[in-house]
Amino acid sequence: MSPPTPASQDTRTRILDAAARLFHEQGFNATGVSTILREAGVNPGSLYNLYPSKDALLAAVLERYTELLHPIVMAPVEAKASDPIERIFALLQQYRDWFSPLEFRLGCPIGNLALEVADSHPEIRPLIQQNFDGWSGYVERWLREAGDRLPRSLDRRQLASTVLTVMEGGLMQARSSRSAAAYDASVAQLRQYFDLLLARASGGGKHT
Amino acid sequence: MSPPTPASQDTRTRILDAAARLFHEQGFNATGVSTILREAGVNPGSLYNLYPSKDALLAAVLERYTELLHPIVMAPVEAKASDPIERIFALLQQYRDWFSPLEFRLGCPIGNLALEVADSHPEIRPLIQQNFDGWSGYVERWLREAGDRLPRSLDRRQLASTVLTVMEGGLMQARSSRSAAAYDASVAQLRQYFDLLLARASGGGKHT
DNA sequence: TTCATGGTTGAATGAACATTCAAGCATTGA
DNA sequence: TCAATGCTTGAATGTTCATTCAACCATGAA
Repeated sequence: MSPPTPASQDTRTRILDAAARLFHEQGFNATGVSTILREAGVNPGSLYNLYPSKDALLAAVLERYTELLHPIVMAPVEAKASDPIERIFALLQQYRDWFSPLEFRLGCPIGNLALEVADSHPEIRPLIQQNFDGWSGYVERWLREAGDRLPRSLDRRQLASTVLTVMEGGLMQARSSRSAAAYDASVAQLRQYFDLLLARASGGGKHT
Repeated sequence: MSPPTPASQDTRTRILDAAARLFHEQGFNATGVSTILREAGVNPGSLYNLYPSKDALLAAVLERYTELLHPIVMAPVEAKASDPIERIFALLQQYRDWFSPLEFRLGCPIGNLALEVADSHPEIRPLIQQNFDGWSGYVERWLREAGDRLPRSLDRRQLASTVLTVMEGGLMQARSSRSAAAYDASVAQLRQYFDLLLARASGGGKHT
């Protein structure tokens, strides 16, 4: 129970928590360092002792998201559903459950940053990429677990990427309309697609 | 050949052009008014004579996007493909052709703004919504034109919204990876879905 | 000619921005 | 007890931000 560098460790997490929350709520450019300092209860010198710049802090936040991907995002899904294909829809449902109480005011923390800083901050883009790869990597693994319930010719990686597309594209529209409709619509169509794929793999190779 | 308010008209379009381009390239928050002024070759007083604030300028840019939706985006697609379903994929192809030469550095001008300012600027959100509605409205109309080539039970509006989802979600990933792969993947999966829908509508009601 | 109108000029404003740094403090090992 | 180390303090820096405004100018009507 004795952390190696107690004060600094605590400061670090307080800063990371505040920064992550504010970047998510307001975006990167719209969040002032002074706000992060206030919310974290920390002075400028402490922050700049740990992170040389606001950009470096953003990088740290994104590394943290990568670390938290499994414990926060994927583990609950794996616990809720055991069937690999149902896990995919449980994942999509989880995002809905997270964001619909706030009327989709926030959106995906990674997706937001992707569009805001992807091409202005070259050192940040790979970290966003890494988060997306991790996310769709889980989906791709589940699709492989589904084995021959899906057509053999189906490109699992393509479909995994499409699941992420549905998540991000649906959330973007939900955010713009402050309603779940577009998100639900895209998920419903994805479900339809899965049903057709599953039927084709089990039922018949009627078409060619 | 004599415009009603020549100087002001010209100033207005120069400002709108510069603002639209810079918001697209750098984002709204990252674009300084001074940069817009420089690029438009205009002085602060002139801008603030036309638009009371930077936010109002953004609103004007988004209204302009709505006006340009048909002439710039939809008309070329309608010219290139006459089949309603092919128009959908021609539209998706057109975005690819626009953004792949720049290695997907820019992304969708509306989508970017959607995630950056949707919930910080209440007066802006409806204008983003309006653009999305217009876009998916065209797709929905094409889907209806396809008539019974698609299953009767299919929700045309849902699918139209999904096409937009594919476009935005795919572009977001393309932007993060600086590669067309994820965009192409999502479009390919959408095409598969359409093929299955078309087959089911023509071929058989084998499944229930 | 004179006045009114609408657009333009560009220096000035104050607030907010990210960042710095000299000074101080607590904890540790010697 | 001392020195060293690493973290914290918070006022200060210089820059950039969006916005203002008094003065100026071109145009057209009276």
